[in-house]
Amino acid sequence: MAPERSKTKGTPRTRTEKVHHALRSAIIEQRLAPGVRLPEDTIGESFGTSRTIAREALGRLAVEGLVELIPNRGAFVANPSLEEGRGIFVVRRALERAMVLELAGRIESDIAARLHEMVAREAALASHNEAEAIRLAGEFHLTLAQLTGNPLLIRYVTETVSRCSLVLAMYGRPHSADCGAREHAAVVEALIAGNAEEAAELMDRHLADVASRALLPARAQKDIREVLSAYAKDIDLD
Amino acid sequence: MAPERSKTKGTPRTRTEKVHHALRSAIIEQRLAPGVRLPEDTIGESFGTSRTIAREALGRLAVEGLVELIPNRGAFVANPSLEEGRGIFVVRRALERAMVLELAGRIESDIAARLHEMVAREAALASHNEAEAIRLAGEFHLTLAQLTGNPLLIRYVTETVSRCSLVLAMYGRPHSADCGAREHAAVVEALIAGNAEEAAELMDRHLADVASRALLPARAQKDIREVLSAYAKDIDLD
DNA sequence: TCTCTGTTTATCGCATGCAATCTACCTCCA
DNA sequence: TGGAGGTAGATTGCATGCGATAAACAGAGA
Repeated sequence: MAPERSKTKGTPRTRTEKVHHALRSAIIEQRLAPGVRLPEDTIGESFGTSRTIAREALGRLAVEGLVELIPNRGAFVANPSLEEGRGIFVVRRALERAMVLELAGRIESDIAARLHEMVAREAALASHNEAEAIRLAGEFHLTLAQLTGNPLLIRYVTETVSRCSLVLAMYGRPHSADCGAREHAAVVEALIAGNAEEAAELMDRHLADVASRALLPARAQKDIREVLSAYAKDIDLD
Repeated sequence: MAPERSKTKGTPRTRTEKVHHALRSAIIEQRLAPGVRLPEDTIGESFGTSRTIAREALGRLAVEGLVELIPNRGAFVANPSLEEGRGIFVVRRALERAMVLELAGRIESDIAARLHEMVAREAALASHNEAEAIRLAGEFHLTLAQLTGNPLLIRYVTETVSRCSLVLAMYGRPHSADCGAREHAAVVEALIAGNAEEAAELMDRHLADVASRALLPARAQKDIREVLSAYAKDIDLD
C-alpha cells in the first residue's frame, strides 16, 4: 500500500533538500547572478557537505528551470533570453488568472484579515525598503496560491514567481516591480466580494503591467547575446 | 560569460537523464502503478547502474510531482487523490486556454494542413483502436503546445497532459477519453480562422467536459483512502 | 603573429562503502 | 488474546574515490 500522504512537508529534513532550497533562494534573490557558474565542490564546501549533495540539488534546480545543466561542463544559473522571459510571464498570467477564479468568493473572514494585513505591510514598506517590498510582493502571490489548496497550482505558481523575479532582475528597469500594493489591494477586495471575473481581470492586468513595464524595452545590457545575435546574422564565418 | 544555450537538449546523454526519462515514461504509461514503491537498488539493478543514478532520477521526478519522496522511507509513484486530480485539470485548462490564445491567427497554412491531418487520423481511429486513439489525442495537445514555441508552456502542458492521463487511468470511466476528434477539429478551425476567444472557449469546454465526464463520480475503488477517510473521521483512536 | 596540436588541470559522471534510520518480526508480559 | 518492547534486516543518507571529459595552456611550425 502507498504510504500516508505527507502532511505539509515542513522544513526540509535532508541535507539535499536544505541545499536545494538554499540555492533556490540565492538565485531568486539575485545573490547568484544569471549565467554564473556553479561548481559542485564549491557548493559542497560552502554548505559543508559533499559534492553528492550539491550535485543532487543542482539536478533538481535544473528541473525547475532555475539552473542550466550542461553535460561534462557543469551547472550555471539560468540565463533566460528576453523572449523566454516573456513566455514565462504568459504562463504566469494564465496560472494566476485561474488561481484567482478559484479563490473568488471563497475567502473566509479570518483569511481576509490576513490578506488585508499583508497588503498593508506591502504598502508601508514600498517607499523604504525596496528589496523587502519585492520579497513581500512575491509572497502575496504565493499566499494566494496556497489558499487554493491545489498542490499543482501551488507548485507552478511558486516556480513561475521565482523565475519571473529572476527575469525582472535581468531585464527589468529599477523600480519596475513596485507599485504592487495598490493593485494587490484591489484584487483582494474583488476576491472577498466574490467578483470572480473582475478579480481575474485585475490580476491579469496587474501582471501584464509588470511584464510590459519591465520587459518591453528590448535593451537588456546584461545579456550580450541579445545584442550580438543581431550582428551575427550578417557575418559569414566560412 | 555564460555558456551558449544548449540548442534543443537532444537525447539524454548522461545515465541519470536516461533513467530519469525512462522512469517518467513508465509512470505516465501506467507501467508503474500509483503508490508503488520505488527502491533505489531495484531501479539501479533494472537499469544496470548504481543506486546513485536511481537516487538522482527519483529526486528529479519528485520535483516534477510524479514521485513522492519520504525521508528515510523511500520513493513512491505519485498517488493523486481525486481532489488533486481535479486540481490538475484546473491547471491544465488554464494552461491550454493561454496556449490557444497565443496560437489563434498565427497558424501558417502548412501547419494548418498538419493539424487537419492529425485530427482526421484521430477521427479515423476513434472507433477501432482505443488505446491508440487516446495516445493521439494527447499528442494533439502537445503539438499545439510546441507550436507556441514557449519552452515553459511546453513543459507545463506536457506535464499536465501526462498527469491528467494518469488521473484518468485511476479515476476515469472506461471510454471517457474518446469523442475528442470532433472537438479538436472545432478548436483547429477557430485557431485558423483567428477567433481567439472562440478557440479558447472551445478548448476550455472540451477539457472541462473530459474532466467532468470522467471525474464527477467520486467512487474510484482503486484508492481506498477515498473510501476510508469518510469512516476515519468517526473513529477515535485515543 | 597566427594556427594547429599535444599536454595539463580542473571538473564532472558514476560506483561503492559505511553509518543512520525505519520496518517487520519475534518475544515477553498482562 | 492483545499489546508493548526489543532485536534483526532492509533501505536510505551521505561521503569518498576513481576514471573520463572538456576547457585552458604551451609550444612548434608556418
